[in-house]
Amino acid sequence: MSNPSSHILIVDDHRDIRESLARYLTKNGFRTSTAENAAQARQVLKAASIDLVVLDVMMPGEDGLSLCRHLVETNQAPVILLTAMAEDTDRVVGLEIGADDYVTKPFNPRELLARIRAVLRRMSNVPKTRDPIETEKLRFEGWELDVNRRELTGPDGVMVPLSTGEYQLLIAFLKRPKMVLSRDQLLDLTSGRTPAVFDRSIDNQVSRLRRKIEEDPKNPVLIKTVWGGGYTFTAEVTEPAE
Amino acid sequence: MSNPSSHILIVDDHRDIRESLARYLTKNGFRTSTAENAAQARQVLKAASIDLVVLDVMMPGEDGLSLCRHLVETNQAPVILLTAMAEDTDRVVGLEIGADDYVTKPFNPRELLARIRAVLRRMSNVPKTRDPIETEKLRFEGWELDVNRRELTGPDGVMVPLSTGEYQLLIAFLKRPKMVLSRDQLLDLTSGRTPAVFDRSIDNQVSRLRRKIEEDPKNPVLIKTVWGGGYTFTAEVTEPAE
DNA sequence: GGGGTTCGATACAGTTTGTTACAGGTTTTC
DNA sequence: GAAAACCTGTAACAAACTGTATCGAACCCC
Repeated sequence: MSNPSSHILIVDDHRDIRESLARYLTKNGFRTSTAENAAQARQVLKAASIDLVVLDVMMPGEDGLSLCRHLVETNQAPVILLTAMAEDTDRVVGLEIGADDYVTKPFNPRELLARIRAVLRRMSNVPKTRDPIETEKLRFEGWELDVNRRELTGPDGVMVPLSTGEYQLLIAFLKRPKMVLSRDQLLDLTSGRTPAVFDRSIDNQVSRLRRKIEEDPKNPVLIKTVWGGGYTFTAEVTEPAE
Repeated sequence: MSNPSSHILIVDDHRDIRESLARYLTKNGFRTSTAENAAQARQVLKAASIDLVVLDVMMPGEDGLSLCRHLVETNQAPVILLTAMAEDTDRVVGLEIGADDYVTKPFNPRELLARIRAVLRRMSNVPKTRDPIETEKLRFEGWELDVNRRELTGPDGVMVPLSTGEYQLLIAFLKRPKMVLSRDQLLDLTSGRTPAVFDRSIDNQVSRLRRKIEEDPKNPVLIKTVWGGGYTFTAEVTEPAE
């Protein structure tokens, strides 16, 4: 990322919201500051250069509301409000409108992130940071797996339907080719389940998957058994979009 | 934005709403005027060229509805009514009189903005000013969902009617594409209902939605089932204004 | 080769899901 | 207002999926 990251101020009286939101935004390339109340927020605003404020209106005291109005009228920083769903809407709505945007609680962090970027882009033409592109297809030995559609196509062009378990197992293999994966690892990778004693569900899934992708399931080529160790996917895997 | 902005007249007896709404619309590229009552509104309408009127029906003095009727009959300007909650008599009367749209109080400012743009676009082919925040249409796999009108148009251009439940379910999916959503999550996102034991209403809604948007409902592509997990919307969702 | 362990395939049962039918409620229409 | 149409949750059954059990075969080490 070449452009300098923007500085977001988070004002909320709930400690966990402050912290998790700050962590999330930091992870997405922003610098963050937090404030517990309007007074703290004013101090931060004086001390640092804040590009955008995420503000919870429903804080003890009227200060949150007046802070919002102050920021908007002095044009100090754009404001995104966090509002509760069913509150004294008549009064809140009037004040909400002064903000640049608002998000109702409980909110989706990704949505908030998108709105922050939208406001920043609108305010000062900050270049948008692109989300990483997910690879869409994985190829191996003439097979092609469309990751998004969860569709597997064979060398002959015939589509092979996969169940959720088979799909997850195949993905686990394709992402770690030529690696010996124990049953416990595979169990964790596919279902996240805690390995029970004498759990042979993976054996079954492997067997079912072999029946679908191996030319001769009796003599498997793609998925080899490692005696006492687990299974290995032997073929080369290519990601076209990589 | 190159096109000249439209001029909106806001008629409301609440000072807070007038001012904040005017600020909000100005920030989004409109010129605004305000009036405290119907008499003032008539004066403004004589003096300036007004493209659209946002009118509160509940005002002391001359009834807002008679002003609305007058505006429509003389074809002076399209009208969007602000109506109080829970009174569908207002709504019915307002639409009979010829208001172009209505918004119930307490209203969502973004929704009002979207409706203003929709009415203007519909009335006089005013070039649409892009809303950087609220997307009006969502596209996926050749489909197009008009969020404001709740209209879904297929790849063949045929409009598919959606019930409220189907619409909310689709919105929930479109806002979180490629994310596995459990039945409880979907239930909360669509109806806010508390999940009951053995609640299979989501299954039904999914089935009904599939029947409308999937080419082959037996082999769904857009809405995939995640066994033991819920459902996932697999397609890319694009927001034209983005 | 023998004994113990591990693996593959089948069968089966429990769970989850798709679909249809239907009743209660709501909205629309006349 | 009454009737029709529509919407939505519940019930019920068939189909799909997955874990466990089982048995015979393969494997390792001695």
